Amino acid sequence: MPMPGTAAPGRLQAELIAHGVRMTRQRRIILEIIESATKHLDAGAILRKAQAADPGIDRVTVYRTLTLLKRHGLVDELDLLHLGGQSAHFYERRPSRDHIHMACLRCGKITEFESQLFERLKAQIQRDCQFHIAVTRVEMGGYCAECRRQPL
Amino acid sequence: MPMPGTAAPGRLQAELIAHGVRMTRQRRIILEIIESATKHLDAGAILRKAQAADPGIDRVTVYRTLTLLKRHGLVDELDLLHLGGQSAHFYERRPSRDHIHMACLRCGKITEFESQLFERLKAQIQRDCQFHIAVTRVEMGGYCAECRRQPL
DNA sequence: TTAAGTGCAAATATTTTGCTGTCAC
DNA sequence: GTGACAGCAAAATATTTGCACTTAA
Repeated sequence: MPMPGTAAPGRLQAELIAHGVRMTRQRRIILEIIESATKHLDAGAILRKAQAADPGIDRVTVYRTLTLLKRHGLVDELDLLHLGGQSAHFYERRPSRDHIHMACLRCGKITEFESQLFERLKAQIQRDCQFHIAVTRVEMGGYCAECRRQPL
Repeated sequence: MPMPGTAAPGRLQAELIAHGVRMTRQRRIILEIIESATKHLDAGAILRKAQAADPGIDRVTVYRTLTLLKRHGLVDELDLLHLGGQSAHFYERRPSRDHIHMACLRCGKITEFESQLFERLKAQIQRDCQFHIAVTRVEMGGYCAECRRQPL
C-alpha cells in the first residue's frame, strides 16, 4: 500500500505518455526525481539531482520539463513565501487532495495540512463566486510548535 | 465613509512613522502609490508611477521600500499564479481581514473574496497544528463566471 | 521519416549589493 | 551632527529564447 501522498513509481511518466507526450531519457530522470522527492525542490535542486544521474542534462531541459508538467496539471508550483530571500519556485506532484503549506519563518520547516474546512471553502467559492477552481495555492507563514517552545 | 479595502490617505506613512521609520520624499511617493492603487502592482509598475511623480526615483529605492513595508507587516506579497508568464511579485496593503485571490486563467482578472470559513480554517490550523499564523497567501486559479459564459 | 526534444550560448527579467554622497531628525 | 537613506553601477539570481543537432515514435 502506498504511503499517503506517494504514488506508484512511474506514474508521472505514464500520465504524460497518456497525454501523448514523447518520453525521453532526460524526462524519465527528471520525473523520477520529482516523484521520489521527500521535500519541495526548486529547478536548481532538480537540475543538480538530474546531473548526478546524467551529467549531460541541461538546465533548460529541466525548465522545459517543468513547464510541460505544469501545462498538463501534473505538478503545482509554489513559492513557499520566499523563505531565506529565495525567489525561486518549488515544485510538487499535484496531490489528490489540495493541501495547505505552512512555512515556519524561524526554522524554515514546511508542513502540509489537509482540511475538510478547506474543501468546504473551495466549494463555497465555486458556488458563491461562480468561479471554477482549477488550481489552488495556499501558503501560510508563521511559527511552528517547536520554535514557539524555544527561547528567542 | 471609506470604501471597503480603502484606508485613510497617509495611513501607511503614519504607521511607518509610528514604527520609528524615517520619512523621505521618495517613500511618501511610493506609499501614496500603494495606498491609492486600484489593482495589484508589481515593483516595475510602482517604479513607473513613482517616476511619473519624481523622475529621479530609482528602482532600488522602490525595492528597499517594499522590503521595509514587508518587514513591518504593512504589505503582503503575492504572485497571482504568475499569470501571463510573469515572475514578478505583486503588492497590496495588508488588509484588515485576510482574503482569497482568485485569478482567472482565461481573462486574467483578479477577484478577492473574504470568507468566514477561511477564518475558521486558520483557527483550526493554529489549534490543531500549534502553528502561529503571521501571514497568509491564498491564490486560486480557475475560470471566472464571465469567461465560463463565453464560447471558447 | 519527421516532428519534437536536447544542449549550448546568449538574452531577458527580477532583485540585490557595494559604495558614495545626501538628508531627516 | 550623525545615522539612516538615495542614487548609481554592477552583480547575482532565475528563467527564457534562438538555433543547430539528435532522437522517439
